[in-house]
Amino acid sequence: MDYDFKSIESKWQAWWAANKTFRVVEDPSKPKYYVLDMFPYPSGAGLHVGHPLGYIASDIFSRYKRLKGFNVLHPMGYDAFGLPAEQYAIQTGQHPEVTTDKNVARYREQLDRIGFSYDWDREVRTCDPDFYKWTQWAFLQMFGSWYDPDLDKARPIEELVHRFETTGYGDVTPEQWTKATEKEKSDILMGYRIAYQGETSVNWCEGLGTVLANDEVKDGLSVRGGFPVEQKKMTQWQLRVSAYAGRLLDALDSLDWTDSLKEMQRNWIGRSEGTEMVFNTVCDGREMPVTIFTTRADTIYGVTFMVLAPESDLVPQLTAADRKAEVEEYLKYVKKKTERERIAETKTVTGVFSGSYGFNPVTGEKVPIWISEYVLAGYGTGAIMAVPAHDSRDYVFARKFGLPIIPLIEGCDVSEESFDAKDGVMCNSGFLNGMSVKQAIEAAKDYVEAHGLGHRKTNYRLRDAIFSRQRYWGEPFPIYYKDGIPHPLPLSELPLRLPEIDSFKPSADGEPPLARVKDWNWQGCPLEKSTMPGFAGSSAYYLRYMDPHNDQALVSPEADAYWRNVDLYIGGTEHATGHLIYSRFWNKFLYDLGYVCEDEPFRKLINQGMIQGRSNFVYRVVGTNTFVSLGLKDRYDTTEIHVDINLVRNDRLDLEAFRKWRPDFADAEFILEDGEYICGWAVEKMSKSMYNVVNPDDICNTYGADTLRLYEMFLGPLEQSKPWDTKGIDGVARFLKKFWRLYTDREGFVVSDAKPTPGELKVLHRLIGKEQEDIENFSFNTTISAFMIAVNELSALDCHKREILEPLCVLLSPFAPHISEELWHQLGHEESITGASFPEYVAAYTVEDNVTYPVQFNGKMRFTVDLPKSASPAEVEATVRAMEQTAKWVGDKTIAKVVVVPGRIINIVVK
RNA sequence: GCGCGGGUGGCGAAAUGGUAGACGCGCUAGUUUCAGGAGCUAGUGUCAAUUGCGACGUGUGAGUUCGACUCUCAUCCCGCGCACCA
Repeated sequence: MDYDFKSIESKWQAWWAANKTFRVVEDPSKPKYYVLDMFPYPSGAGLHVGHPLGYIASDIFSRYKRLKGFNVLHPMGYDAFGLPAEQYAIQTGQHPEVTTDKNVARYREQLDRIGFSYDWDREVRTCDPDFYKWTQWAFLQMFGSWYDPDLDKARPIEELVHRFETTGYGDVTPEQWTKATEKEKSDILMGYRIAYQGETSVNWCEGLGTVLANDEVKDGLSVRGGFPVEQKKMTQWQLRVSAYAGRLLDALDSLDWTDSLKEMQRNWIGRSEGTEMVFNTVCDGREMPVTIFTTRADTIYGVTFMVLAPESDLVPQLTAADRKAEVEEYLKYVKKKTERERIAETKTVTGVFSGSYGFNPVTGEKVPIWISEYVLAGYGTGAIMAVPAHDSRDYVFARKFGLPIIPLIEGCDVSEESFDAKDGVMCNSGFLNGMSVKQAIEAAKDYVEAHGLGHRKTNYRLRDAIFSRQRYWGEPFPIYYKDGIPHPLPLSELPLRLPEIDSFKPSADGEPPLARVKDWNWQGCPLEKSTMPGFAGSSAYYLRYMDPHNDQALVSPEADAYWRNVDLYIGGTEHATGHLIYSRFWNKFLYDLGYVCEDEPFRKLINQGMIQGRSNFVYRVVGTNTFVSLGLKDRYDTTEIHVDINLVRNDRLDLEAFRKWRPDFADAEFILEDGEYICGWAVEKMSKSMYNVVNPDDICNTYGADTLRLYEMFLGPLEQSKPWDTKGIDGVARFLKKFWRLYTDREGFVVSDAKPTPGELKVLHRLIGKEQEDIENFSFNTTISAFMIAVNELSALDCHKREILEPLCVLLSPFAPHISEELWHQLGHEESITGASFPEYVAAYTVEDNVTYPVQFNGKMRFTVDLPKSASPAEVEATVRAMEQTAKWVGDKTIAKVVVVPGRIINIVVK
């Protein structure tokens, strides 16, 4: 009986759906396990074979955990708000919802074909009002909260108001607070809210007509669309992510994530511990204090000038009258440059003298104040003390403008470049002389604090997240304006639905699309016109899966207490500094307010590698329609042309199909080698334009979903990037056929009730041990190898015994669920194999080939010998005598371990 | 520049400090038979040998060790991330 994967797979997929096999409910009698995939953005292109890689891995693990007796939550949904659907809408006028629904349907179809064990009853879509109600709800919670630095957590804003009223807080006294107008109060509170509105320098993308978050910009271009991005000051909604920087950083240590990913987040958060110091300055006779930030307080004696960021508020105040013209010209020059140009021209040094001076707080020395774009307004205080001898940027600047350079470390050479390293002994540095740099850093900090010149300060690179987008296809803000003051909508008004609209373009005067909606009001008050960014909906979706139909809460306390957080999260690295930071922030915020019981959302995280495409090329002889095979192409002058990989098998071109592929190739001629046309190849990104996209549907049609699943895992370690190469797939297809033949012959099923031999049991039990160990380590490729060995051995033993084959079927089921389910039912089971238990070891058959005997030797030395389990006492004795010979050879060192492979001594371990 | 990964056959890759290359692809030879891009058996790191051996082999150079793909240091190469962050 042949292995007919097509009918088997469609049969069981339908059966699983009809029986809701993978539905899961809270069950206190079982331990929970939450396995999550990063939900996809349903793009128009559909899935290619790279997308399901992580989904297959997580599905294998979910199914394995179920067999191990866990109650597994394994849901799936769609990140459905976003730019591509909206760009498509602008071009075609088709509503993004229509596009999205169509794409979702296609994704679902493709996912179903691969046989995933998702509980589809828990599906979420971020663009569904029942879902985004809770995105809006969370935003209102953030609007109604502030970050209390004393408790180091978010608290209701009313507590802050209470402090203003009673004791005062920050710069605000109770008198000032009571006298303040509504508008003034609102402005004060905006300075504290977790979700707040404020003017900031934003990444403005003219091409998309919206602002973008830092992680949506790369090299000065938008990640989506590749349009130039410039800096612009605008009033925007923001999330005070920076308040959580310290906690986000510190908690990384407790997470089971890869080092590289943690490191990326550390980089992004960017803690630097330094000192804030006050320099007195004078400008046209007026004095004012200026605070700077430095991590190298020890270099205070080497300060020869100061620098302000061009965007700094201090610039106008510190520009001397006679320098005004030059400074303004410089500011104009800086403003004109886009972010992209600034990055591109990192080598050129620009700047202008402000005409004012600062006084070194330690030495009292007078130094000039310059303005230069190499100092950033957004970091620290936007002003620095420059120590050209020990900072490369200051050095380059000093050289260019002829400023003095004072070396502070004995023996360092600063004639060619600065000495940035933090080692050596201090000199020219007053009270720091003779100390090592590391001592001096601490001593200088102490000195500064003791003399009231400043204080220690930790700075973070992490900025607040800009939360408004001038777009249509996103969550509307539940905010209305009354007398220009933003107010939260009452919770009973949620969800605030996205209104219908006639055109998706931004309006002519640059207003967001929602400005076109005539009655975008609430009780006569105008509603906020921008919408939330893509990461809003994806920041807490994992919580919603726990309780997806609850209309009273994001997640009920009971469901949250049961499922807690994600035990295993699988997804790509591309979200390291976006989604994975925002989600952690969002979760910590909800944790602070007591809505969730875990501080961190994702306990273990695995990054699956990218699957790259493998492109094929043909070589056209220049000026002809003749194509030359790879091995002969050097004899001709050729151009390389991408050829559709569907016309190529094992790098051999199907000539007829190629002629039919495109009209201009219809009369193509070929120069063959050994009668075949060999194509060239390269590993590239999988994309339509390179004709190298492999569709999982095609693989399912040709080989079946089980083969696809096995092959994607067999390709190599999960976390590594690797090219898709269909060549090896025949191997796993053969394996499944062989597996099938263990249960069947030509006529039908041949499973017998005969007792298995010890040899057969050993094969099974070795596999049980190996599979268990490998799956826990996410080493799926080696599990499959072990499976191939086991099946080969059982085939050789001609073993068709139920006691072996039934557990074997269970062992394969996480990897190849369809064939396992079929055989499971053929073996006489009524229920799904999903409900089976992972087979237990039988100790008698788990013993390795070799066993270790401790042996007393010469009364002094102790060593162990590995011998076959079956070795007789006489054989052990013989081995010991062999040891004695070896021991003489080794000399008088202590032998710790001798490894004996059956029949042969191979090595001696000595301590 | 800083940080994090990684370099093993023709290819994808395995190897608690202990027989390097498991498993799969590809290739070679033999074989069987059915209708198929099929099955089965053997071989497949290099050199030497072909009668049994043997020597060399995990980017390069050193070190620790009885013993190193594995640990340490240096160096080269590849991938990824961050980058005027004071």
